[in-house]
Amino acid sequence: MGAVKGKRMPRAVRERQMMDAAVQTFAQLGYRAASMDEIAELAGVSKPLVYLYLNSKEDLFTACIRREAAALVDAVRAAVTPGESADRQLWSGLRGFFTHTAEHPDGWAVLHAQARTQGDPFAREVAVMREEIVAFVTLLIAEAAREAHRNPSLPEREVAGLAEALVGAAEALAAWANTTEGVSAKEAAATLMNFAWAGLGNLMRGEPWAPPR
Amino acid sequence: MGAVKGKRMPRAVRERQMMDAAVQTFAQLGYRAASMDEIAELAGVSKPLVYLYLNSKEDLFTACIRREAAALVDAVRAAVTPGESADRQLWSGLRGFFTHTAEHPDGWAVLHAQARTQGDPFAREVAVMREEIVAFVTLLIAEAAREAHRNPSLPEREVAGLAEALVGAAEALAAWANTTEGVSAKEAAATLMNFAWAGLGNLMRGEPWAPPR
Amino acid sequence: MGAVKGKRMPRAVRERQMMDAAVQTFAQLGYRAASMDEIAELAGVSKPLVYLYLNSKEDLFTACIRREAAALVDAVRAAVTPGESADRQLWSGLRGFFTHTAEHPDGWAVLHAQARTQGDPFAREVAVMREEIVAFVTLLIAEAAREAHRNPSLPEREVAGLAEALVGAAEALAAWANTTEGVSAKEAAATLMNFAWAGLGNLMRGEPWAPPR
Amino acid sequence: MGAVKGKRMPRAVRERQMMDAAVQTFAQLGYRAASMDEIAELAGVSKPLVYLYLNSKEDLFTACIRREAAALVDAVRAAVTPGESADRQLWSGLRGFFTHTAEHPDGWAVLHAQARTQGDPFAREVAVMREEIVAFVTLLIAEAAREAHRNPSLPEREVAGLAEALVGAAEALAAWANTTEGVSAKEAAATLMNFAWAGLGNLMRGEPWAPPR
DNA sequence: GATGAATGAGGTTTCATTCAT
DNA sequence: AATGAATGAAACCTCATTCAT
Repeated sequence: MGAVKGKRMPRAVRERQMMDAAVQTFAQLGYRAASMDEIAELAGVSKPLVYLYLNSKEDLFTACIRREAAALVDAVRAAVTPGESADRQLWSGLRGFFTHTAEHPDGWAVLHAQARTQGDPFAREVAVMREEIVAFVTLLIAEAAREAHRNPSLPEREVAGLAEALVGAAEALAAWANTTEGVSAKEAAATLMNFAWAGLGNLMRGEPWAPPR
Repeated sequence: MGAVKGKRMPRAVRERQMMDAAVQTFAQLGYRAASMDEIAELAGVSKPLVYLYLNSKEDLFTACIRREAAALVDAVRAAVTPGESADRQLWSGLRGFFTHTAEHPDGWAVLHAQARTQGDPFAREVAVMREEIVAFVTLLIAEAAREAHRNPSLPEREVAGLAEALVGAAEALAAWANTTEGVSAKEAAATLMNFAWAGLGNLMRGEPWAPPR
Repeated sequence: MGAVKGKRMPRAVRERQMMDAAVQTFAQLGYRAASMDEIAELAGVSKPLVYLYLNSKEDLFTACIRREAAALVDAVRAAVTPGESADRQLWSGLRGFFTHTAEHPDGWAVLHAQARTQGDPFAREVAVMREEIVAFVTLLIAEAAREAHRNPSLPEREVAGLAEALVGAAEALAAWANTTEGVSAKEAAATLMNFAWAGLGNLMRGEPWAPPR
Repeated sequence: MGAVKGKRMPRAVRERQMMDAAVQTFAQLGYRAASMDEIAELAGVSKPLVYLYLNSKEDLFTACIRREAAALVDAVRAAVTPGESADRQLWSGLRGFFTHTAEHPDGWAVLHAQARTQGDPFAREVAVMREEIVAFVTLLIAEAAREAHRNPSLPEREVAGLAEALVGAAEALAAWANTTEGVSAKEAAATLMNFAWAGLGNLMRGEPWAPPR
């Protein structure tokens, strides 16, 4: 992965190599099962250097979580054009999400599978990011209701539940797309938009949601 | 927790105490962080006895996974009446699912949060159960399409994706319902049925799915 | 030292073997330089057993300090007959002290040379014992003043300083007696009694303190 | 502490900064617990420079011991006027000793508390200095005996023991004076002279040693 | 004259597992 | 049926020390 085992690299470069190795190892083995020895070897450095730069296993894991969370949020944010209609924004966001998780499966595994199950303080760290995303989706749903002149508007808790369901579905589809041969980010996004916007009922009646262009 | 530290209990009872303790410990700490010492103490027995009955930590965890998976599948199965319409079956199944996960949070945590993230052979073990459920949902969706005389029927991979999305949404709502004050299993099921059957689009237009009776 | 490397000993016996080994190792190498590996090997057990019984290096060292401090204080206390004249009590106490430190040089080294120089919390632990002894000596000096009808009595801080000097002299003589061929506990005690009671001045004038009997 | 982190200082200055930092660190943490990292940082230089100048941790510690020992011996020597009476010489020497240890507590801690407890070769290094001082005191005691025309003179081993006791008492009083609010070097020296020259017996009878002038 | 980059070796601690009774 | 006694292996972390510039 570009981590040539050359010697005497500037600190910033080495640090990135270590975090890359850490993300990969944590993703595959989990926080507890991953050993600092393995990470150091994969990074092509000695263990003390990892400690010198990243301080401790806990700090290293936290740094991985933060880096990957920021990257994911950035990817989704960059995909969305503010001001568009709610369904277009959701569609773009989902495409950004599925594309990023497909391109960074280890980063996604660290966030979704590992950090969330290791208890505090790691779980809290991802929870913050997830709540940010759920809040964004909640806004989109409320906006969609406004656009449709729905009256009376949905109860707040109902909207919260729908947002949770939508995000959960996205998370599951990300894993599915990553492990199923030949499913693209675009397809995953389309499937989820259909599910969310049209619902199974409309799909049955042959009225799917139409992806813009 | 009912595990009175008496002596000379029949093997079946002792075994259940141990597995109860193990499920609780694995759920709270994860597979690696849970120690056999803790489990034995919580079960009120000595460590060698745990090994005598359950053989190894790996076997113990596997036994927990299987027991909890069977219990969950049984709960869902028992809730569903075969032969009813697809949406009624899904509705009953979801209520069974949410009720069971709410009543057995540790068992659900072992399956969903822990086993899936510990790599093989544990992940495989839950994957089997999950695939069973996804397959059931897939059947229901196909059945719904038939009921609606939809033609041409949805492509197989599309249906698979929809089933994945539905199951993922259910998993997320289970966690949400378990951590959000005052959300009942019934409400969670209703929210998900609305989402799945009517879709956000219909919801916006004021056409929700109607829960039977 | 009776620590036969037999297997399966009762816990109390093993624990004493470990602490004997620890005292010896700490005495010879100091707290930091002594390794748990060395202690375990000297005790004839594996390292985990040391941790199982004694908990941590810090706890082990503290346990050693407490055991040796209690033994020393007991030895001095047992040597003194309360109610006797001050100089007789001091004489008996010193004999008890020099005898004990000569018979347990490692224990004495742990208390005097090692624990005191390792900072808190170890230094505090011995400081308590030392203050007890200094307080005892302070009482004896005050009592001697009363016996001699000295008027006005010595200022409090002066007495404290004298007690410190006396205890410090005893500590130095213990080390000297332990490393100088052929100096007995009795001789050391006599030398110190002469020094303390008669002073160099009187000694010069040929008027030593007379050891009772 | 005057160790401004400037660049390009003459070697002698840099070396003194390093040894100052080392003495302080060794005094507070002990030889083993003090790390070269800490010392280098406190000295305001990089670690390799410490190695370039002082060679190794062992050499650095030895250098500290020698410097502080020489300083202490010089201070005592400078305080004494050769040719005066024995008690005057002792009195002056003690004042020099207490004054120096009060003004250089870290240096004294390195010599007394740390070096002596780290085993060879460090203990040997201080032992040399201590023997020098004990020999000086031994001479003074013998001289005092001559001055008093004492006959027969005290046995050699008795004198050695008295010298040890006197030095030990001085060491203890140095620690006591350093940690007790408001005890001056002069007071400590007076207390010790009283103890040594008059003895407790004479003190009780109201016949203290009289400090000259 | 001075330092950022790097590591071999060794320390404390924990844990799954077994033996002997 | 049940347990107190015991350990091999491996984890996290630190430190004295060197190299290349």
